[in-house]
Amino acid sequence: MSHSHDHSHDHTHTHETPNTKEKFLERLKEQGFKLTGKRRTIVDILLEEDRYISAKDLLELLKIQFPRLSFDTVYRNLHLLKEERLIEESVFGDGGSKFRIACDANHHHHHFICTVCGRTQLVEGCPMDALQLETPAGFHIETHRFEIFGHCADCCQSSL
Amino acid sequence: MSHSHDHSHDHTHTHETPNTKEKFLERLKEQGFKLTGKRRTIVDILLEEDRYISAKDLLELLKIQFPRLSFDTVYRNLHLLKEERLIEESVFGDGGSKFRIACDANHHHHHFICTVCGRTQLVEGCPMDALQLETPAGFHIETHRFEIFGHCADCCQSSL
DNA sequence: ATCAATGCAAACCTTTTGCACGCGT
DNA sequence: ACGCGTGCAAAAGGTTTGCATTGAT
Repeated sequence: MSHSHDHSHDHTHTHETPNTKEKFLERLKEQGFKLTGKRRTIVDILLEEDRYISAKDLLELLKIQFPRLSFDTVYRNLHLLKEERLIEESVFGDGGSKFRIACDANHHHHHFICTVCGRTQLVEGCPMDALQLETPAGFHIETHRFEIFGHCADCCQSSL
Repeated sequence: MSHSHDHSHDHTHTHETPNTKEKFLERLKEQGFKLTGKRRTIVDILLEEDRYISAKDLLELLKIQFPRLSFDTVYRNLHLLKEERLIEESVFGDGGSKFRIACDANHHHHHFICTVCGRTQLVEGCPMDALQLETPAGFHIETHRFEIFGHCADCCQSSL
C-alpha cells in the first residue's frame, strides 16, 4: 500500500518520484472521497502544470473539458486537496493565492518561486535550522513561512 | 533634517528609537503629503498598538474619533504609508492582511508574529544570509519572505 | 440506495474606484 | 486659491454557502 506499483503508463513526467497521478488519487480514495472526473482532472492539471497557478487559471484549464464548471467546485476541491496535503498554497505579492501540486508531502521544504510563471525550485535547508533562533521567552512557535520570489531563468529570458 | 529634534512632549512610548510620531509625520510632510487629522491619528494608533492589526480593526479604532470614517480612507492611507515604508504588511494564515508601524525602515528584519494579538518580536538574522543558498541557474531573486507564527507568552497564558 | 460532489445563484468580505466636496497648505 | 484628502456609493475581486440535483460507490 505504501509502495504502490506506479510504473503505469509512462507520463510526460520523467522522474519516478512519488508524484504519480495514481498515488494522489489513491490517497483521496483511502480517505473515502469519491474520484470524480473533475477531481481526477484537477489533479491531472496540477501535476501537468507543476507550478503555482491561481484558482482562476485552474478553472480556465478545467473549462476546456468541463465548460460548465465554476469557481465553487474548484475551491471546494482545492480546499479538500489542501487538507489532504496534496497541494501547497502560497500567497503571492499581489495578495492572490496560488496553488501547486505538493512536491513532497512528507519532506519539509521551501521554494524559490517565479512570480511570472509560478514555477518553483527547492531551497536547500530551512531557516529554522540554519538560524540559531532565540525564541522569545514564552513564545510558542506554530508555523513559519519562507519563500524566495523572483524571475526564473526562462522568464528572465522572455523579458529581454 | 535627518536628526530631527524629537524630544517634543514625552509620550507613552519610552524608548528613544526612531519610532517617534514626529519623525513619521515629518517623513510624510517631506514627500509633500498633507498632515490631516485622520492621517495623524492613523500613525498615532499604529504607534500605540505596536502590533499587526487588520484594516477592519484599525477602522474600528479610528471610528472612535471619526465616526464617519470608512474603509476607503483607511486603505488609501495604508497604501500611502506602505509606499513610504512607514508600515509593514503581512498576510496572516487566514489570508487576511494586517499592518503594523514599521519597526525600522532602514534595517532589514524578520519577525516572530503572534497570530492571536499580532504582536511581534525581532528575529536575529536573516535566512538569506544564514542559508548558503544555491540559487538556481538564471534565477533572479527579487524578494523573500520569512515569518515565524505562533502564540506569544501573553496569549499562551490567556488560552489556559 | 446512499451520501458525497456538483451546478446554480446568491451572499460575503476585503479592497478598490469615480466623483463631488472639504480642507490643509 | 490650489490640489490633495475625504465621504459616499458603488463596483470589483476572490472566496464561500445553501439548496436541489447528479453521480460515484
